Amino acid sequence: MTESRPVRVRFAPSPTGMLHIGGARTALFNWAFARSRGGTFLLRIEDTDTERNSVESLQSILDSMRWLGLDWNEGPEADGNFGPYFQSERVESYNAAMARGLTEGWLYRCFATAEELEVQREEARAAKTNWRFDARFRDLSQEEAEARHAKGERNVLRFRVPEGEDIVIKDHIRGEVKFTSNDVEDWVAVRPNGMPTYNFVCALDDSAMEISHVIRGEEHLVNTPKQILVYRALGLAEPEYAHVPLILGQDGKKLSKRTGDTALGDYISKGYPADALFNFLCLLGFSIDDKTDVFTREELLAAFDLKRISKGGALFDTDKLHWLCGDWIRRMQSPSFTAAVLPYLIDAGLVPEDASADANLQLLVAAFQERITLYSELPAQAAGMFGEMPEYDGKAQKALRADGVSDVLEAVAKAVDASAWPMEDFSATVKAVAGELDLGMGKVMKPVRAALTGTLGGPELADVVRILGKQRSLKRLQECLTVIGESLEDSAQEG
RNA sequence: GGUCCCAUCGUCUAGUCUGGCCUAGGACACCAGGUUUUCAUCCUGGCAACAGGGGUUCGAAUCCCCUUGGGAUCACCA
Repeated sequence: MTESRPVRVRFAPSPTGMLHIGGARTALFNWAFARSRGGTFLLRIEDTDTERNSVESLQSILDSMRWLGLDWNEGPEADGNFGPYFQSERVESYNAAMARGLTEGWLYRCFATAEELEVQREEARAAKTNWRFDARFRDLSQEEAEARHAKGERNVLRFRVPEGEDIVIKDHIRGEVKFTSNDVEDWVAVRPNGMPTYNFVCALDDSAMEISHVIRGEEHLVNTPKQILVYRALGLAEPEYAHVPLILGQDGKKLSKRTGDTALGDYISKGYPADALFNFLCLLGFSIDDKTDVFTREELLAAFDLKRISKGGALFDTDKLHWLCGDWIRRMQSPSFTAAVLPYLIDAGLVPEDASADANLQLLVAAFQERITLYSELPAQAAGMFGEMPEYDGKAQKALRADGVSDVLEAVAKAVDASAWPMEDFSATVKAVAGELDLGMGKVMKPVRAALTGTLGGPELADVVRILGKQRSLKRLQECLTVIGESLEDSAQEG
């Protein structure tokens, strides 16, 4: 485990869907390892399953990687001397290995169909006996096999797994993991259509691309022996391994769509801050020390070490994620927060398409910065600050029905009207009013807030008034008085 | 079921390799106070864990074994 090869790691997604949260974290650990060790991070696209590939998937994966800030040195839309980086474009090299395997005998043709093997598996399962691959064609002579192949008989290439060989994986996270080749079946290395399968090409490509460390999800641990056998058959140097623990859903099982959003894209579109998600992903299975849980990419790189990745799976805890999001948002510089949130305001139709962040909008947005967790929450929370009049919610209506509200609103409106603009000290003004009416601050602030914003929560009223401006503030107070007056008449008539 | 992995507060984790400094630390969540014109923030405090059993040792969360529990995987997907 102490080779001095240059560090080259890869993330190898298959373009069959959006980037999964677990995949994103694997990519992140690879990236962090490369960046912290002055190594190379490359992206390889595993598109050997022609049935399920799609260009949309590929694009969304690349977008998600970039959103998270995981830049790659080699791969699609990048340079690199070890390409092509799409497996579908590397078939010549695979063909060469196949030919060699056939010649050397570690690959052989198998004419059993997937269907009939499946029947055997079912039978074994029903009989509760352990399924063991029946290597029927293992000893067919090469001549006969080639003859049947030449006649066009459908066949796959299987890997001839040697018997009684110890296979020890030296894993940076788990230590030594021991297998015996007797537990490995003669797996399919090449499909009938000539396209090789994952375990075969993975080893071939990792070797060809001079990958020094294979950092991937723990679910791959059990098929690592197959890949090691390929290295041994070809006399290639093995990479070092690090199998990272799984991310678990609330049910304690591998995170899946059943237990929540699993695609990074979902979090992007829901307005999660990228830095927070990055931070959170790190926290799932990695720690810097005993007390640091909020950190930047730079801080991560300074501390990153495969040894600090834990072994057990980690539950995806949305509470903590949301806390992190809020924390990151609170730490943001006001201008970048405004920039991040502007698209959501535009989307909600609260500001015009071509809106730029003028001083007033800056002010407004800043007033809500410490109150939201996701960028996408701003429109709903700040809606009352836009337009001429707010909508009064239930609590606000109740507050406005209290005794003496009219006097309060009237007095405050008068004070606001009389004051210079921008108001030096709104609080002082209200205090004066409260003194005049012989009321506590709360008694005054509450109805004023209700009248001004339509809700009982939100930013400081001094900010609200400043953001609304003199005219709008006055209008809201006065129209609110009218509304109250009408409803009083109503209830008088009723009574 | 076979093979493999894992096991500290409800959750994420520090501590485990290199036994003693651990009457087990931090964070989220939760609860109780406080600051504040509201909400949010912020501050203070509280609740809460070494899965069980055997060893080894002067001494074990830390080392060994067993049990139990959880997970991954068992495709002509990756």
